[in-house]
Amino acid sequence: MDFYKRAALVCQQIPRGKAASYGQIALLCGKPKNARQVGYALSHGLAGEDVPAHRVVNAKGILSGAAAFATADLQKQMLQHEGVEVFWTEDGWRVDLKKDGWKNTMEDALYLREEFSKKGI
DNA sequence: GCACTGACGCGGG
DNA sequence: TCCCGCGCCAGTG
Repeated sequence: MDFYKRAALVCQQIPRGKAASYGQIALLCGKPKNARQVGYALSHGLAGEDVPAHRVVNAKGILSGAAAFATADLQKQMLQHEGVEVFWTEDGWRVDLKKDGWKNTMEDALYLREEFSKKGI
């Protein structure tokens, strides 16, 4: 499914030290309703192994489990290593999207659109 | 083809 | 702001 290839490209555009939400990824893929599929793709490695899946969280900034990581807090550690603040809440580990959320620019969108057409996806 | 599931999102109360 | 319910759609059995 081309959607997954797009998701992979989008994830790779997330800058170091930033975090993006599933809905945001889906939106940039041109499928605003496919947030769930983004999660599915990453958890099953359908987007490839070289994508920074640790920078993808849900809309609330929660690190939704560690389904695709070797250890439970690997995702948290990688984010902290990149300079992202990670807070512990009763819901789990959370990042401050206000501060460390990826604010995708028009350039990002245009670049992605170009890559999509270039790769025919 | 049908029903159920899931790393989700959003609007309404 | 928090909580709840409904919507979504690709995969899977």
